[in-house]
Amino acid sequence: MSENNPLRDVFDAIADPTRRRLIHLLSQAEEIPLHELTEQFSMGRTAVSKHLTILKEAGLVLDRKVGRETRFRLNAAPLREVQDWIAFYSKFWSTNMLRLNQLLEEEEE
Amino acid sequence: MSENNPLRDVFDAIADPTRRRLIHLLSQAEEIPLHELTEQFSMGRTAVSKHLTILKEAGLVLDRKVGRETRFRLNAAPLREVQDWIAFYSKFWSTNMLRLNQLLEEEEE
DNA sequence: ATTATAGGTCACCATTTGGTGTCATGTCAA
DNA sequence: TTGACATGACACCAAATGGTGACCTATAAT
Repeated sequence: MSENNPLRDVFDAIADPTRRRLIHLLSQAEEIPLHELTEQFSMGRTAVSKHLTILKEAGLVLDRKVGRETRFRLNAAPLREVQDWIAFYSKFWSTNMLRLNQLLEEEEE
Repeated sequence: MSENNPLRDVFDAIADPTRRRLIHLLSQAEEIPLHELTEQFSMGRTAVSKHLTILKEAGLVLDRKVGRETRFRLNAAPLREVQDWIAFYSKFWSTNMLRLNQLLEEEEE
């Protein structure tokens, strides 16, 4: 039974573009140290570190210290909650549904 | 060619729990006026109205005036962007992928 | 005609957010 | 052992966020 007590809402964690980009970077390697992640952005190390902390709080990222560096790794599992939430609404944007709505609107008037 | 110039990031719009609840409420009726939506929350009308404005800016909600009331309706289409984003990462949480990661970790050490 | 209802708009406020720079510490390299 | 590198931990700051209450206008109901 892994930790399942997110201090931070996943929806909140992925709301920021920088954090989404971090997630993407981490999806393309096993592990990436902070300084290497920082290179990819125009902001300072402290800011990137803060974003990673938020991702950690949401359970989206794991870290481990190796020598003097801290390496981060993606844990995509919590994104499942978002997918489940979205899935419910997918029926509202299917083309058939759009057509149906049009018909209903016409009737209404 | 419908308006496709969202002033507001969809990820941002759905980050707030109140707004997600609004989306859910709107998914269960064709149209709902502001005062009726407000009933469902413990906050004031002004706050709910602000949330709806944000949803409008993200294109997730449409409104139309009928008599003295303003009725809101869901437009789920922009959620597609979120689904597409998520879909890319779904491969990282499949059970097979988890097993593979375990194996890779064992090898590494 | 008068009153009650619905809602837009605005000023205001506390808290959170997303950055910064600085300092102290641990680790690697020469 | 000395210096460079990687990071954590702070203090700090401006702007955005999420709420409030007051006021005004338009519409509906009596």
